[in-house]
Formats: sequence, C-alpha cells, structure tokens
Amino acid sequence: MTERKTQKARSHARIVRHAARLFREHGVGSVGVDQLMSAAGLTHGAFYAHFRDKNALVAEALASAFAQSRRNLFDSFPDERGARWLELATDRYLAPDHVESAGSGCAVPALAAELARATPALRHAFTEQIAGIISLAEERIGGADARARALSTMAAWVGAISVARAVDDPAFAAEILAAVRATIAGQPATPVPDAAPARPPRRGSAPRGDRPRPRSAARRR
Amino acid sequence: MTERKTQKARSHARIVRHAARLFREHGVGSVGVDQLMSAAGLTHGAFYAHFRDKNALVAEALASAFAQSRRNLFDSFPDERGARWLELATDRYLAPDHVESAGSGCAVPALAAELARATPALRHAFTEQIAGIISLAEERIGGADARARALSTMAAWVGAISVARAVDDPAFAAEILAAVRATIAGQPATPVPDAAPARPPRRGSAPRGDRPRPRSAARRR
DNA sequence: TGTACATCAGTGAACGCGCGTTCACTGATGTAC
DNA sequence: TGTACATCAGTGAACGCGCGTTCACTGATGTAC
Repeated sequence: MTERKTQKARSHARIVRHAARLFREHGVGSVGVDQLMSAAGLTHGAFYAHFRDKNALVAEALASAFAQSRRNLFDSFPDERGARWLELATDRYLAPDHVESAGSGCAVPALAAELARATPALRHAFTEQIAGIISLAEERIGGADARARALSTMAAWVGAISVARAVDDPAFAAEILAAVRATIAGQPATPVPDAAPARPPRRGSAPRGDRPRPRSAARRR
Repeated sequence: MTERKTQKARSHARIVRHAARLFREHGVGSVGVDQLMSAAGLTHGAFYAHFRDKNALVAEALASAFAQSRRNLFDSFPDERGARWLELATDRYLAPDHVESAGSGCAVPALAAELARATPALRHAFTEQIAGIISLAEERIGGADARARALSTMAAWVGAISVARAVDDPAFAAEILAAVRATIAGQPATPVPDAAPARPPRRGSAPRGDRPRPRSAARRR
C-alpha cells in the first residue's frame, strides 16, 4: 500500500511541476495533455487517474508557480523590510533573466490574459494567489500606504515583464526594465520605515532553483 | 472594376475590424478563421482571398487596435501636454470600463503574452507599434526623463489592467486601478513643464466609438 | 446600346491533424489467510 | 513463509470535434467590340 501510494504521489508532483513550467512557457491552451504527460515520462491515458480534467491541473500548476514566486521574493530575503526589501525584490523580479525564462518565472505576466478568460473556479484560484502575494508584500513594505505601494509596484512589475517579453529588441526590453526599476527606486512617497535589523542576508537560504543569480547591473545610461 | 474593388476593400476592413475585437476579447488562439469570417458575414473559404494566412490577419488586426488606442489616448486630447496629459490619459486607460471591455481596449494587456510566443514577424510588428506609442507619449510628457516616464507609466498601466481583468473580485480590481492612478499622480520627479496652452478641449473631436464616456470618478477612500 | 466573353469575390466540401476525454486492458504491488 | 486473489497506476486504441488550409465551382460585375 505504501509503496504504490508514494509512487503515485511522486508521479502527481512530477506532472504538476512540468505543467507549471510548460504552461508558463507556452500558455495553457498551447500545451496538450499528451505533451504534459510525456514531459513527466508517462502516457496521456494516465492523466485522468490524477486530475478530474485539464483545468484541475491548471489550478495545481498555478499554486505551484506562485509558491515558487513566494520563495523567490520573500523567503530569499527573510530579514529585509521596507525600502530595502522593495529594492531587492524589484531587482529580482525585473532581472533580465526573468524576461527570457518564462517557464521558471512569475505566473502573472505569463498567464493573466488567459486566466482572465478562464472558468470562474480558475479565476478564483488566481485571485486568492495574487491576494496572498499582495498581503506578503504589504507586510514587508510596511508604513501607512503599504497596500497601495504593494499593488502599484506589482502592476509595474507585471507590465514591464509582459511588454519586455513581447518586443523583439533586447535593448528596448532592457530599457523598459531599467525605467521601471528607476521609477520604483525613486518613490519615497511616505518615508518608508527601514525596519530591517540590517543584518547581512542569512547564508544557506539560497533561492530554490529559479533564477538564482544575483543580477549583474545593466543600469542604462 | 471600381464597384468590385470597393466591395472587396469593404469586406477586408470588416474582417479586420471584427478580428481586432475578437482577438482582444478571446485571444488569437481561441478565435478560428470560421468564427472570424462569420462575424464579418462571410464564409471561411473567402479568407485566403484576403490574407496570406491567419498571422497576416493578426498583424493587420494589431495595427487596427493600436490605431484605435492612439486615437483614444492622443487624438482625444490634442492640446494637452505634460502632467495634465498624463493624468487624462491615465484616467482613460485605467477606467473601470477598460477592464470589462477588452474587445475595444488596448491590445497590450490582451495579447502581449500570446505575442511573446508568436512568429518573429508578428513580434516585430508588435514592437514597432509599441515603440510608436511610446514615442508619442514621450513627446506629450516632455522634460528630461520623458522617455523613462513614458516607459514606466505604460508598464504600470498594462500590469494594472492585466491583473484587474484576471481577478474575480471587482472591488479588488478597482483597488488595483486606484493604487496605480494614485502612484502615477503622485510622481512629480522632474517638475514636468506644463506646456499646454490650457485651452478648453476642442469640441467635436470626441473619441471614436471606443470607451467614450468620460469616467465617473470611482476614487477609493 | 447590345452582346459575348473574362474576371474574380465569395461558397462549401474536403484534407490532415491535434485536441480533451473515455475505456478495456495489463501487470506489478498489496492483502488475506 | 507461501499461495490466491484484489487493487490500481499506467498503457494505448478509439471517440467526436474544431482547427488552418486547399480547391473546384458559382454567379454577379467588368471589359471589348
């Protein structure tokens, strides 16, 4: 009983992991059940032993992608708060590599348009994930207008990556990222309380797998 | 000769117009040639007398959608410059109606993710359209950092509409729009030269068809 | 102006293909005694 | 511990369907004389 159960759980996790990558890379509608199962080393027939239908997998893949983003933006900087966290997270999100590797990046620029047209259940799952990320950002930012700052920062992040990915000119893409970074950096608004103890970032809590490199500065002009 | 030619041109324009709407509403991949031609009152067989293939229509539809956006954001406010134009255009772009009516709205939040995965020719067409819009915005904004402001404003616009469309909670969507509006409004950065003659907006140049209403203020809290 | 022929915008059947989903089956693993 | 049976994760053929594209045809419009 135990051997078989853990094997199935492993297969399930493998399918979800590959789905989270493939959906972000190619879009939900462009990845078939057959491709998904092949990527996980199985045949398409087994799919329905794991998921009610394709949408059920999309929901799980979405949760998996958001978990990865939370690790990347929050767990990577456990002790940072206020303006310092905002700067580090912004540099992470607007890294040049995030433009190219959609498969390991944020689900929002990759899938928001498709999800806006998806079933109510999927849109609800997406809403809860976004609301969760916003709450975490709000806590980290702190101060009076933390929520508005979290929301408008996220919008700028998402728009920057969306457009940078679609244009065919890498210099133009880099210019968009740089402009948004500069705008977010130059927004003192309410002076953000620099609440972090300013300890050096704790060693051994490196980002898990996705976009680990610390960004080489490509600040334009 | 003339009768037949103008009829064909009329059919062509009709197909492009409906395509521009349907692609933005449902995504390029979710609208078939059959639907497109039915919407234009024709049968699918005639499609290839008008376009080399589906991508050729996507390129024309994209150009049509961007032309509509230019009319909406620039021709509607012919005499506005600097901070005043930025405020008017932002209110237009972040109008609640823009979240709901994707079919007559900006092509970027609707199609950027799909275009990022499209053919080189299509990505190039998109890039030129975006670059054109950015140039126009840059001229209108004016001042030293006009280009960076144009780029980061566009990113915030696009991200706000993208996310507001995907979430299933209208109050949450409205909150996102309000946060981005507030952030853009509260960004004096370089004092923007208020270059406009401050004439009242010229009568009779109303926005053509799309989202005409002047926005009822829904400013939150 | 009237007639004969050419053009061509649009029709509708057909194509090969990949999609999401179903289902009878296989064979290794788990359970009962 | 050994045997007989039950379970069930995964296989692969099949389904009905809609896709983008092709093509022989139709009939109204345009051209030549």
